[in-house]
Amino acid sequence: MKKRINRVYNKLYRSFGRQNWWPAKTRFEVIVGAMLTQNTSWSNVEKAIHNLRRDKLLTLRSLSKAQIKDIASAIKPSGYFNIKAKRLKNLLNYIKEEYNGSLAKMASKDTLSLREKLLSVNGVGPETADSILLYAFNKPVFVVDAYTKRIFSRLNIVPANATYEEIQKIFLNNLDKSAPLYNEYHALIVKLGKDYCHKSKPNCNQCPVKNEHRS
DNA sequence: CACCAGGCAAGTA
DNA sequence: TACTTGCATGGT
Repeated sequence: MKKRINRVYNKLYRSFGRQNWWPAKTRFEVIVGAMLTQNTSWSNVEKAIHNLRRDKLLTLRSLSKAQIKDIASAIKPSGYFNIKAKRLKNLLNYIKEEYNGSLAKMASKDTLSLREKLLSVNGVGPETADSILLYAFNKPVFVVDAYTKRIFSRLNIVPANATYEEIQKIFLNNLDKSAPLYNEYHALIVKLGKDYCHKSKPNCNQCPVKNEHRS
């Protein structure tokens, strides 16, 4: 198991190279992007981020002061704009209440308690919380997404019915505890998923890890 | 035209 | 506990 998980990583890295995630300039932009990319293509998130920057809303202070309707209007291209505007507000309110609006203060807290509190915010689920922890705060947590589940269950490395936490544990237990490694691995999985492991291509015949398939 | 995208919460049985 | 549904735009 440990060998296979590391072998898949090496194959992906050799095929695709460094992905240089997260594609954002500041810690705050990572957090906003993590919320906006929920069930949404990154190209649409980029349009929304562009609008936020245009409207001078791409800072913690300005977005905290903004009205929901103005946020919703700016992030329209990312889809689900009404609910995402509320979710962003929920998270910003939480950061204000809990850390006095300081991301530096937030970054100094320990990973587990941060994760637990992020999950208590309405609109922040496990993948969004872990993406924020890993890509905004450089904490060593492994991010699991739909591609991870699809690809690694096809490889018979995780059970098809495994929960988020179960899948995450498999990666944490079989890789060195390293934020840069988790950063790169998740990014490579998304690259593989986008290019080859679409829902309608269940066999993934051209993909760089096809010879890892069992059965 | 159909299907999908770096989810999550709320509702139902 | 285990499904199902709403949320919504833009690319292929």
